Amino acid sequence: MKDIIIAIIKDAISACKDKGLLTVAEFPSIILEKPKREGFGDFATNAAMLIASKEGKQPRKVAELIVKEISDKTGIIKKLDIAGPGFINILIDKNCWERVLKDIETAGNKYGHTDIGKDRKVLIEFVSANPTGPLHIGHARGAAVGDTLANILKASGYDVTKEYYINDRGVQVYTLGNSVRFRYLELHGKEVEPPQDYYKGEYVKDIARDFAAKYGSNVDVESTEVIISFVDFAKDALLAQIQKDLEDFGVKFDKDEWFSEKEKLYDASSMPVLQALDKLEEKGVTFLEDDAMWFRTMDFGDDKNRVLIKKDREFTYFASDVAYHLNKIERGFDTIINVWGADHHGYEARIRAIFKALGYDDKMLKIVFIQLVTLLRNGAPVPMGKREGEFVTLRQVIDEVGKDACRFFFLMRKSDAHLDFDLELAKKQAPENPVFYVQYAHARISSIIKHAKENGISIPAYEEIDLSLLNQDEELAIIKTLASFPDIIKGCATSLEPHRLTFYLQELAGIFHPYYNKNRVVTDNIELSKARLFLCNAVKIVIKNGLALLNVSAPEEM
RNA sequence: GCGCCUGUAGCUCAGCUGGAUAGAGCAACAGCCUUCUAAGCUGUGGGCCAGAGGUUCGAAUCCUCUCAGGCGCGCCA
Repeated sequence: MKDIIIAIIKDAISACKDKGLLTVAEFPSIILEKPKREGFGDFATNAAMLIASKEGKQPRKVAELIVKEISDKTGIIKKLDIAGPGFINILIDKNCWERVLKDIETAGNKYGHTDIGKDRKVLIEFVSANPTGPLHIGHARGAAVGDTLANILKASGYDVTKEYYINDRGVQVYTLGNSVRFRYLELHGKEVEPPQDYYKGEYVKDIARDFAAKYGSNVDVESTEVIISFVDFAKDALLAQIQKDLEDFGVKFDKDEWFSEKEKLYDASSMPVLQALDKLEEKGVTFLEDDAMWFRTMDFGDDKNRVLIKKDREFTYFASDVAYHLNKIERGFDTIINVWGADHHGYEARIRAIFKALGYDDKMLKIVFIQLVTLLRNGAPVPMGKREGEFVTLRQVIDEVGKDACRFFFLMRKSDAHLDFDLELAKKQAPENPVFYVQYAHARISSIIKHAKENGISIPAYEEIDLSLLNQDEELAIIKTLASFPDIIKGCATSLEPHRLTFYLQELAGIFHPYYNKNRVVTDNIELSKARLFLCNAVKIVIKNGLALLNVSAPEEM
C-alpha cells in the first residue's frame, strides 16, 4: 500500500520536473508517515518541504504543484490535502483498506514477511558466552535479542546464519579445568590451596563430582594428560549445559553454528590465526616493539595500538578477533552483526580497524549493544555479585517466570537501554503484564472462534463476507493497524531494533480488547457475525505471526 | 582525564532515523459484570522532553558546552 503511494508521488514529482515547474536537482527520498492526528489523513509526506528548501521556494506552493500532477490510476487515493507548513496529506479510500484483510487471509502465517533482504547474506553472532560458567541473565538478554533479530531478518528475506563463538582455548578454560581439579581433590579429602582466581560457583563442584564418577577417584592429578582432561571435561559439560539452557529458552544453534576458536582458528596444520596476522603484516600495519607484535589500530581510529602477540609468544584475545573477523568476511557475508554486552563498547574501534586495515568497508559490520539487566523482586533489585558466583542464571529465571515472559520482557526495551525486569510482574496473570495481555488477545479470539463454531459459524472466506458491515471507527483502526504490520517488521529488520515488535503487539492487543468489550462478535445477525469473525481471525493471525518471530507461544486458551 | 550509552508524566518506557497540538502501560481518581474469558473495558488528572546555546521553514530527535547516572579505557580473557 505504502509502496504504491510512494510510486504515485514520485511520478508526480517527475512530471513537475519534466514540465519545468521544478528543477529537482536532487530527488528526495520520499518518506511516507502516519500522521499523529486523526483527520490528517492516513499518510503524510514532507516531500514538498524537502524540495522547497533546496530550491528556495515556498513549501506550500511546491506542494500545490505536486498535488496537481498526481494521477492516481488505481483509485486508491480518496483525498489529497495540503496542510500545515507544506505537508501533503493523503486519505486512502476505505475500500482499499479492506484489501489488507484479503492479504492477511492469503498470506496466512507468512503475512508480514517481505523480501527486502533478498540475495543478502547476513551473519549474526550472539551470546558467545565463555564456557566457564552457566549463562546468566545478561547473556539471556543478548540471546533473546539476537535470536529474535535472526527470526526477523529471515522473515524479511535475508539469508541468515546464526553463530555462537566458543572461546575454548587460553587461560579462562584452563582456569576452569584447574578449578574442577581443585574441587576434585577437595572432594577426596585432600587439603590443597585453591588456585588463583578460580571459579567459585557451585557448578564447579558438580562437574568435579561427575568427573569422579566417570574417571574414578585415583587419577594422577599431576599428569599433563589428566589436567587436559579436566579442562576438556569441564568445558564440554558447560557447553552441554549452555546448549540445553538456550534450547529451553527457544534458542537453537545448529551443529555448524557453534564456532570453536580452538578448532577453527588454531588448527595445528593451517593455523588460521597466523595466516590472518600475515595478512596484516602484508598490509604494513604491524610493528615490533618490546618483543611483542603490534597492530597499528590507531591509524584506523582506535585510541591506542593493540598487541597481537605478547612477548611471552602467546596470542592475545585480539589476535583471535582478527582471525575470526577475517574468517567472517571471507565467508562472503554482506552484513556481519555482532551482538555484544555494552561493557564491550570499547572494543568497537579496534574491530572496525581490522576491517579497514584489510581493505574492507567496515559499514558491513553492525554492532548491537546490550545493556545490563536489573532483576527486580518486590520492587527491589536482586543483588548480583558475579565475583563470588552468586549471579542469577538464565535457568533460574526460566524456571521462575517461564520462557515466554522472559523472552518478551527482554525485548520490551531498546537493547542499548537499561532494563528493569520485574519478576513479579512477569509472573502475574493480569493485564498489566504485557506478555499476558498480548497472549490473552490471541486466546480470547481463539475462544470466540470456538464459540462461533458451536453456534454453527465457521471462519468465512474473504469472498463470503460483507465488508460494508465493518463500518465502525474501531474496525477501521484495527484494519489500519494490521496493515502496518509488514512495515513494522521491515523497520525492525533495517534498524536492528526488535523491541518495536513487542510495542506493536501491545498496541494491537490494546485496540482489540476494547473492541471486543464493546462489540459482540457472535450474534443472531449471521452476516455481521461472519464479518466480525473474519476481522478477529485476521487479528489472531497477526498476533500469532508476531509472537512467532519473538518465539513466544500463542496459546489457544489460558 | 578520555571514549561510549542513558536522561521524556509520580514509576517503567515508546517516539517510526528532522515534522503538525509529545504518546503508552502501570500507579492515582471516577465508573462499568444477566455477555464469545471481569484474566476485561470506559473516562479524568498528570510534561520547562536534565539545562544552556546553535543549525532551519520546523528540534525530544542533529551539533557544541554544562550537569547527573551507568559502563569502558591491560603485553586480562
